[in-house]
Amino acid sequence: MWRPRPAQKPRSRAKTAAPHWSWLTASLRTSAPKVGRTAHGVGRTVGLMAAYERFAPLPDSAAVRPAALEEQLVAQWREERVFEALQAARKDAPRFVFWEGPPTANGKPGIHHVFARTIKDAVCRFRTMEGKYVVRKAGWDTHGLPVELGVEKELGISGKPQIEAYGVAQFNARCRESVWRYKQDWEQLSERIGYWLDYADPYVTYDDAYVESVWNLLARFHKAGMAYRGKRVLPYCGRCGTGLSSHELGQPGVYRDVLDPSVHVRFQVVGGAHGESLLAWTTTPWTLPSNIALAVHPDQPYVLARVALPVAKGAEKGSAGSEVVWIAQARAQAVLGEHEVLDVKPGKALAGLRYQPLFSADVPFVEPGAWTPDPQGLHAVYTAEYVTMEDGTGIVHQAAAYGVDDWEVARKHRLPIKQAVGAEGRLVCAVGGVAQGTFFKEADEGLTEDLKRRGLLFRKAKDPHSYPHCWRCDTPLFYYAVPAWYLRTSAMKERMIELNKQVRWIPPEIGSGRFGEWLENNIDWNISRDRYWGTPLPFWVCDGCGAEEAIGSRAELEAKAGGLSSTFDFHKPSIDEPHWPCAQCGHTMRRTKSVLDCWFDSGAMPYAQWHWPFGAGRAQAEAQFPADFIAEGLDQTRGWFYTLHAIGTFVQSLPDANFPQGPVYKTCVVNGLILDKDGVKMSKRLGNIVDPWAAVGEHGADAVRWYLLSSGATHLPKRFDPAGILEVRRKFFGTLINSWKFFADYARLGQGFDPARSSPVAARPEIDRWLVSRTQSTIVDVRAKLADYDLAGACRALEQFVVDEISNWYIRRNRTRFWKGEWTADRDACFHTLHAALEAVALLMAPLAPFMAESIWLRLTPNTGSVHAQLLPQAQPALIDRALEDSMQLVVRLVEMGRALRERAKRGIRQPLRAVHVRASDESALALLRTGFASEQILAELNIKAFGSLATDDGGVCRLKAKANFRVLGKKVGGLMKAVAAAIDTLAPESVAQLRAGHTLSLQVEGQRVELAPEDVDIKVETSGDLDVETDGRLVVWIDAQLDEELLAEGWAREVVSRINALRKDAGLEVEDRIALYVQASGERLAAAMSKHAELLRSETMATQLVLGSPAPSTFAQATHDLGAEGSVTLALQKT
RNA sequence: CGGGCAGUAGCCUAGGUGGUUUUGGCAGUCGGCUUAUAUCCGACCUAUCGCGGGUUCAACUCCCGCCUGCCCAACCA
Repeated sequence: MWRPRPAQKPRSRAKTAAPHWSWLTASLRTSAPKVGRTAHGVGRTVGLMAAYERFAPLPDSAAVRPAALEEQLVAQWREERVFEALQAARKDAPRFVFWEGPPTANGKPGIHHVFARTIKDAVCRFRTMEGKYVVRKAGWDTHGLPVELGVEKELGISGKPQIEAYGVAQFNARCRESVWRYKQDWEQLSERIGYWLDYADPYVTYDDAYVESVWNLLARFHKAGMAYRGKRVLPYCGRCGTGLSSHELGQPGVYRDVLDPSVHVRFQVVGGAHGESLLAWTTTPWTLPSNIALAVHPDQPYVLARVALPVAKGAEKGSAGSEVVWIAQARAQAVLGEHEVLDVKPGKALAGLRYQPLFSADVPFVEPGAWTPDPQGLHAVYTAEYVTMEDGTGIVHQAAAYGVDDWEVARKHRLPIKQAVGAEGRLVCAVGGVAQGTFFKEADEGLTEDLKRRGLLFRKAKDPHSYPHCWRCDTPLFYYAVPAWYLRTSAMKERMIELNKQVRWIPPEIGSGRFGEWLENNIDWNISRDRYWGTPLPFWVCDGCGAEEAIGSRAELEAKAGGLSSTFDFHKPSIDEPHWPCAQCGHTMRRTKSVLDCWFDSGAMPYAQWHWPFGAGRAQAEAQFPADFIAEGLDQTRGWFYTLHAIGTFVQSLPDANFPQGPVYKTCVVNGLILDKDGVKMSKRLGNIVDPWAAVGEHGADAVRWYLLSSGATHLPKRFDPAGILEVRRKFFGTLINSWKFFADYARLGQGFDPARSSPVAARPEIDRWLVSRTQSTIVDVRAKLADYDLAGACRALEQFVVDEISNWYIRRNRTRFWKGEWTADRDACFHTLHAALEAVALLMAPLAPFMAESIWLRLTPNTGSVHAQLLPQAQPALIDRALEDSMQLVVRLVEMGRALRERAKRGIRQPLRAVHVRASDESALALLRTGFASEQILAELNIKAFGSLATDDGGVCRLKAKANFRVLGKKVGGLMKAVAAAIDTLAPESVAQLRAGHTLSLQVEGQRVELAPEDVDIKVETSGDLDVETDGRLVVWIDAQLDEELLAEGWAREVVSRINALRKDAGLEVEDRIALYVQASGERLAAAMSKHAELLRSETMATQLVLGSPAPSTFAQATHDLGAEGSVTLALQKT
């Protein structure tokens, strides 16, 4: 078995050319099988992986056009089959289970897919680098309406009748083909962004094996009594004989303004004291024969009103008498006009009131399926939250067969369903004098007339309103309860809620909020779709007695049907052929025509991707269950996340399935939408779609990945701004590339740096031990953040380490150590230190920015193979020195203050100054500053000769000032807070000093005594007087900016050194080149300064000869520099 | 009718058991460092923290209502 390699120790390197797998096996120390060596023809050529030279420079394109470098690595990884080999090597390691959510390949991948894939890749790479085996099986979602619509469009046909005419077999063949349209795009983009996935062996939801697994699941649902036939209310076209999807309803021109009847109807209350009726309003009188109930809002007030009956023209008002009606208070004025209120009650008080049905006709009932109807509930008042007061009467007529909300009310109260209008949109029985067979729209008038005749019509009008029409044939649509198959998920609601609590949602609010709420309101899952291209439902129903059989495998079907044709496949129309006699009644068992909701397909992937429970698939699925980690976009909450959860919850209850109890996925990372840079949703119409290829081509995949991961919170909508990617490139990658360049250039110099030479950490200078410590701390930090799925945090920690600590502090502070003088132990030490830091960076960033990490790794430690096959370093706690890290933080803070002071004193950093003074309020800071290390760093960095003073702050320089600590004091003094704060504001510095020394203080505030403890106040220092000080509240710093001849001379010398080195560079000299140097100063004082600091000029510029005061030969590179009032200096140099 | 999330400077962004002048960045201006043409540092610039109420000594933070945007679910008398 492999085991972690010891971190931070030089790896042994094979001096001889390594066999081409050694790069993988060496680092893993595993008995890796010889995967691919023969079968895949790997290694016919020696991989480029082995061809890198140690400390080789990165190509210039790395910064300018990162795509070039990345594309080369993509090719190398592919050619050397790095991913496959890695997977093979990890085969026996403990698993980290990841499930890939299947995309549809009939659309192009967008930038949001890059985001989700980056998250998935980063986590999988990280776990792999922890030594786990992460199966990364690709998958394709291939069924569904969008596929069908695409093909319809392509064929120039539309609607089910036309599909039937075209031929279902051919139609489905086209669908099967069309889902691969963008397969290449997906695979290539995934590879390009470094998303490692096994595309050789993907799961495909239309595959026979996949479908068979899905069947098996459905048959188990059925067997458990969890699948049933019911009704589903959806917009329906009577002429096309089909329901419309919400998508189709969204087509332009579907909703059209039409003039419809608008009728108010009286429902006569049974046993009402005033002979009162309930007043309801509808724009669809044809639904009235199917009325089953009335709905009122539970909390709105309703009035019992007396209103005059309408009179004939010319007759006196009220002469026809009056009537009494119930109506919502909010609607009474608008509907009734003048009226007298007899009673007011909230809606819920009306619940249970019974009324006379409007029509006596025998309207047929239909079986709702989901519940057993209770006839007692018919023709009564119920409450429903959805009732509004915006129009109508606040009393809503309920025809459950023709309205979704109505259906819900009926379901809740187990009401029977009446259905007067059938599937063709025609009356199925004569009612109210209207003939059977009348088209529903044409029944309105007759029905209204009938009601009027019988005195049940209160008012009739025509109202223009928006009504949906079939987008194909223009027929008015109606909502209609169509037969549908359901899964009884509501029966598993409690279990699903319980299991959901064990899922680690990132962010957590998705789990408790959006997903949790959804589960709380769980209703049965409608799984049938009356379409063609989908997994056919494996349910056979007897056309005689209605007996049902669910088929769970191909073999079972074959047995039932007595053989299958040779061209049989698991799709329509072939699947609709097998039939057999019903065991109960002898009639024929025929398959339900519907296909499956394709969300079930994707939710079944944990099982179906392995062909569970058939053959070897059973064990494979069990080994990959449950998922440790999944990640998709927020839009999957009610999609994939739900279907996985629902199916998984059911599957766990199966006695013969060996799936552990618990959540189906343990961690679910949810990413938000990606918007354009102005926060507008990307859409083709607006043309603001970001082409992932363009972004990756311009900035490189690493920069895009890093940008997506590190900017903002993962789950929030993210604005995709190319300027942000550019910034990532410049700041992080640019700095890293430069750090590498710095290291590599000097490491190759002269005899060169050899990591194999030992350099005990304890013997290195403090600044080295500081970086070593920071390296170890960063390992701890980044590993913890990655393990915690805090990818953004990991990015930020690495950014800080690379940019602030490695580049702008360690390298900058130690620049000269890397090139000056001979190779000494000290020089070795700084190389070792930087080497280890870069090594850690390469490893830690590998999951996040796989290309840059690889590029550096292969040059840093050649012959150890891909960075992605390494194990992450283990931090060595012994090398972490907290005190040293704290001390350095203090140094940095002081340096920053010092620089600010220099700035204000107009003293450039090259001008040495005499002294810096520090007052510290706390002793620990003072102690840290007194260490030689800290003061040495500060003085060197600030170019100041000495500490003028370094002492406890006694308030002598700055005024001590106390401010109330509201948080603490507020609890103590409450209402006196304001006065106490004011009193503290005016405290004398001596009193503040008392407090700081730890003494308490007694105050008189508004006649009350208040004891002040040190923790009740924040003590700050206020600058005062003419001394320019800098303070952060704890430290007070000022500098002595006075110059004398000596300091000036050194300042000029340093200025000149800088100019000489700039000239060296301009002249194209290499850093290791030695020079002959001429320096000629224009004035007396300058010349004196130059000769005084001749040694400085020589050593800092690698000059072997220095001539002062004479003109240089004309072959020398020359430059003259003005040093202000003092004159100018002419420089000349030449390589020796 | 619903469920969820969010509204903080010209722009983006952080903040939480309420505590006074809240964070970081971008853009802009000026200056500094660098034998690493990447960065970095300093100064300036800048918010009645969506609106209205309430609770409190104290509200960006908690409560109520509203407005706006987005996502999901819907599309109904």
